[in-house]
Amino acid sequence: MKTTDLIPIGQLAARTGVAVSAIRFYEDKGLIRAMRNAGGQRRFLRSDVRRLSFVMIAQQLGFTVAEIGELLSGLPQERTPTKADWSKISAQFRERLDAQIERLELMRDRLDVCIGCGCLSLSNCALYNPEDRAARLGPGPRYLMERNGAAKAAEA
Amino acid sequence: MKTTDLIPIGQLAARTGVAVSAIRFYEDKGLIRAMRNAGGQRRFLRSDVRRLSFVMIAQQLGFTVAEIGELLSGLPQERTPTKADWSKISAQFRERLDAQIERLELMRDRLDVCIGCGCLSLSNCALYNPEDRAARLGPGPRYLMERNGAAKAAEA
DNA sequence: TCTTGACCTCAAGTAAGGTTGAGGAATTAT
DNA sequence: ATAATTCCTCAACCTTACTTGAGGTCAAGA
Repeated sequence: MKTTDLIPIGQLAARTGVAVSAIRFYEDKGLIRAMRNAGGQRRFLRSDVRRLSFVMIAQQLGFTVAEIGELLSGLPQERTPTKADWSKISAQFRERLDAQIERLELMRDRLDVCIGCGCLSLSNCALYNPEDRAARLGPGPRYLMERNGAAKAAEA
Repeated sequence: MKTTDLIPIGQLAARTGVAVSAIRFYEDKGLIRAMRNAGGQRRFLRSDVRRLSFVMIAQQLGFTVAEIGELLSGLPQERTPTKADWSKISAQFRERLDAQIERLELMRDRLDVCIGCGCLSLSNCALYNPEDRAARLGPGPRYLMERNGAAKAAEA
């Protein structure tokens, strides 16, 4: 292996555990950029390993691909990011994490109140709060829930 | 409004804030069952309001529709569930919640170690742990990540 | 009775996040 | 030099969780 600073996509995939198809997908979405060699093949910087790692970590924290793109836009475009640069934008991980933990703890408190009685009533049980619906944890079309302002909840 | 025990789908939708189309979808997935009247229209039990509420709460906690189906199978099929029945199966909410909080707190600890140095290296940073990849918070094809045993991570 | 409005089925569309495959070109190893 | 990899593009497909629309029926009020 030469000490060229440019690595092909397969190398990047091997070094990050991210599938080649996923890397191309991320490139398409603007999360990562590639040079091309004479033959038209992608060549990445070694520092893109860190960049991709950032993407994977951010995903685990629940950021969408679009959001990750915004996070990454906080990096300097010209020079290769330093550790300090990464440290800086990673701080937003901490915020997301804290917010999520807070939300879950709130739900836990509500659960403790509601679960004992088995009510699960929309009016009695604060768990089913329409305002929380946009903040769902699982997969699914959350964007739709934000738009349709349904939830004219009555009593059970 | 009569005190008939059977309500049409629109009523159920109004009482839960769940869209009519979603209720039909849930029926198709086996989360809820409906009788039919002479004209072939769905008629639900009043207790299905609670059932649907359960579904919505479970979704907020990150359960998938399939998982919710399993949770609901813990209810008695014959008689209408009592509050005690609901209380019982809702206990699994608490477990999910505790597990999620624990996972996030673990990540927070790791972040505190890793973020300061800006390393974000796959080998150095415990944040990017392949074993955690199945437990992602955001949307996306998690099922695929469980199957492909990639992640032969090297160093940055 | 007649006219809304609510309901029915079934097929197709939508969003996110990728994967898979076809058909072909570029690299690398022997 | 040739075979085996790797890489390329582009289109189509997949899952979850629903929504939307077409074309038609049912029910309830005036």
